[in-house]
Amino acid sequence: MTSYKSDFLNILEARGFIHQCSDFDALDAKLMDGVQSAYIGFDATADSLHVGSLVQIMMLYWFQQSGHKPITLMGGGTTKVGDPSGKDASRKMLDEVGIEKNINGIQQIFTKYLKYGNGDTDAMMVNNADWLDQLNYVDFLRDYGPHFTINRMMTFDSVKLRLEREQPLTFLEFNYMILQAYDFVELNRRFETILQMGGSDQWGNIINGVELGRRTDGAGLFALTTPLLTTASGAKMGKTADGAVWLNADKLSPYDYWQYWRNIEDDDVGRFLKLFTTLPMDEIAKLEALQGAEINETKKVLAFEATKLCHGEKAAQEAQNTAAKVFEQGSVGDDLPSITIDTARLAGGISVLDLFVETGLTESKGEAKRLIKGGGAKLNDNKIEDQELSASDSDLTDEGYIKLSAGKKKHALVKIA
RNA sequence: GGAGGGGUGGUCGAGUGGUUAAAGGCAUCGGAUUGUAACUCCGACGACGUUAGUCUACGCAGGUUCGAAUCCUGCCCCCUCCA
Repeated sequence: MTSYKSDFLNILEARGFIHQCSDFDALDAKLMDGVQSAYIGFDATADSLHVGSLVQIMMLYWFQQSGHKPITLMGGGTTKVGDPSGKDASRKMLDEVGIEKNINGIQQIFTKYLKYGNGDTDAMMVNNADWLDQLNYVDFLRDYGPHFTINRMMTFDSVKLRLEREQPLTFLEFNYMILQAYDFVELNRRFETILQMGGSDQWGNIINGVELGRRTDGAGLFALTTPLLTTASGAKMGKTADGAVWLNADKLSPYDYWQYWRNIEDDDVGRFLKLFTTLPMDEIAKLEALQGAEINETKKVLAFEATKLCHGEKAAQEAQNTAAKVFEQGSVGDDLPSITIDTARLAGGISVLDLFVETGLTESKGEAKRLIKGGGAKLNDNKIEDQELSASDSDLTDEGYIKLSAGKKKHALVKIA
């Protein structure tokens, strides 16, 4: 295994973060030469980030832990343009208000992983709208246009894919990569940022910035990318029953977040422990050695550690406690989703179908019916055979709730007020 | 501006007047198995509704017809080639 002088690269290498780097040796040397700043850009296309971005966040985390200064760049300006990506369809355009709202949501996440402030190695939050919004089109073209050739841009995958599939690629999107390159140069000028990191799909964009910096300012910039993360069975990471695995607690509860990691495929556990927890490598090695059903213990550690980073130790502990009660003791825990209904209403009897919809366990009554027909619906752990069934106060347990289950993993509580 | 092709359910993609809520694949959900895993197998997969039935759905708006996603008219959007 390659060995570097800098802690940062050694950690990243050992934990499996590295895919490509523009110049390992030079970057390594630079990192040994005092505090450096590196950045990752984030689009403001949603009001939260999901686990797909977690690898990047963890890289910034380690960067800071290694004694450097991470910068989170919000794409307030570039989001107005839209990354061509590999997709056929253009991204939908967001207005300023929407972008602003999204940025606020995303910033909350970073503060969980990074320490912001004014110190040398404190993280900084920057928005590229600060400089992109003021660009003068003609000046910009004159100053930076000559450094980009269409010939070269056509060779980038993001562009090539579109053209090969004969899908439209607008000039607007085409400009995205130029703006992203300019971001790097601007950050270097403002904060002496020398490194941009990102997913492997960003390689081309990042390199553009490196080259632009060299041509315009003679700056020594670096690119570092992470491998594209998929699950062991090849699926894209970050999907759960209800969609994306969000990092904001109000979009995905800590309990569900914990469950996501708990249910990861066996073959992913070791890799994910290295990427998404901060446990020391020797400890991870021990956990990885477990086989068969023992892997469950490893998964619990992964779930706990990952949740702790994102939502705090207390929330992680609660999620773990609830999970232990629900799955190991067949009981219930505080973290289960719950609804509260009126005592009088319950006394009159409530259709279980309505309860399933109201607890969010199913989307519609029809779905609840199908669930019952399929044998997956349970009330207080007893299979519901009849879709006409009504729940009443006689169904309340001694503890004063009714437990509804959709399948073996999803549960909710109905409490009375 | 001209010629041609196309817009179908979460997605891909059949379907060119009725038996089509719309084949099939994928995704998703439930069940069996299991370790809250993977694999495999089975089932479900528009909404509402007392299993009747009603409503909504094949780009949008009209029309023809007993009956249309399928035919006609107008409009919108996309693609290809030409100017």
